[in-house]
Amino acid sequence: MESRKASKLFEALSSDVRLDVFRLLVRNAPDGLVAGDVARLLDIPATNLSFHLKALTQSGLVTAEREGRFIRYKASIPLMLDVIAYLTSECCSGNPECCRKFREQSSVDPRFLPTR
Amino acid sequence: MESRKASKLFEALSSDVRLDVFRLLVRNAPDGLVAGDVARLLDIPATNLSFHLKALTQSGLVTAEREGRFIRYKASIPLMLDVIAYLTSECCSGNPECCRKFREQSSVDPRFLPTR
DNA sequence: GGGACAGTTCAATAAAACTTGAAATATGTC
DNA sequence: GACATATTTCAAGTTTTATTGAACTGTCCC
Repeated sequence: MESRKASKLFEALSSDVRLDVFRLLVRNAPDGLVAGDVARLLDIPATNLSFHLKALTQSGLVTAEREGRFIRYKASIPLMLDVIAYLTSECCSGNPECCRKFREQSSVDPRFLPTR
Repeated sequence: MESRKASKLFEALSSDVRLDVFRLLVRNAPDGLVAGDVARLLDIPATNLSFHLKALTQSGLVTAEREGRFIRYKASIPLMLDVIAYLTSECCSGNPECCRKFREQSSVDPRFLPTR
């Protein structure tokens, strides 16, 4: 991944609304949700949600497909994983011992962290 | 982590310049670099770099400490890992089999991915 | 076709972020 | 103290983003 692409992905996640939407879609992977469900669950006006869904979709982090009258949105988990790897893959210039120490300082379940 | 905090962290990574700076500091963990080194390595005017270093520092993703005439900046790897976990921890509502399939679709080294 | 529903686009405004040069602050050296 | 170096702060202009209501498009069902 290149830097400009990655920064666009982070930009897509840089608003409260979009991050909440994306996490909701991640939680509801792999099926996703239709726009109206997202609006109801997060209590976002349709117009504003549409603006943010468009931004997420253009970034590639979310996909959209029509389903009758509805449009179903899904999180692109593989792209999410790619951008995570972009952030971490050169940590400590690849020194695994250095990274291990950092992981131990994190407060989260190690299952949700890269192993290196 | 709460949503507003996480979106602020992604905002910190949402500019080309800041993402390049942050990744440079991650690569140079745990020692970090002084501002002038960052400016030279990435060819960024001092004024602009200072603006972005301030944003990164205020987000918490980067720490700063004076070292004589210099100021040394370091990436906060534990916070980076926390925000990664925030993004991934509720994936597929915790269904490990579902997440495993997604990991397999990713094009990156699995060592850089969460195991769940 | 007409009406209801789902969702988007448009226009306007308000708010925030980016970049740059000039000036200022802090530190070290002579 | 005077000067050079490292970095930041300030001010100004430009650009980008967020939010909202009104109008529009697409789909379903009668």
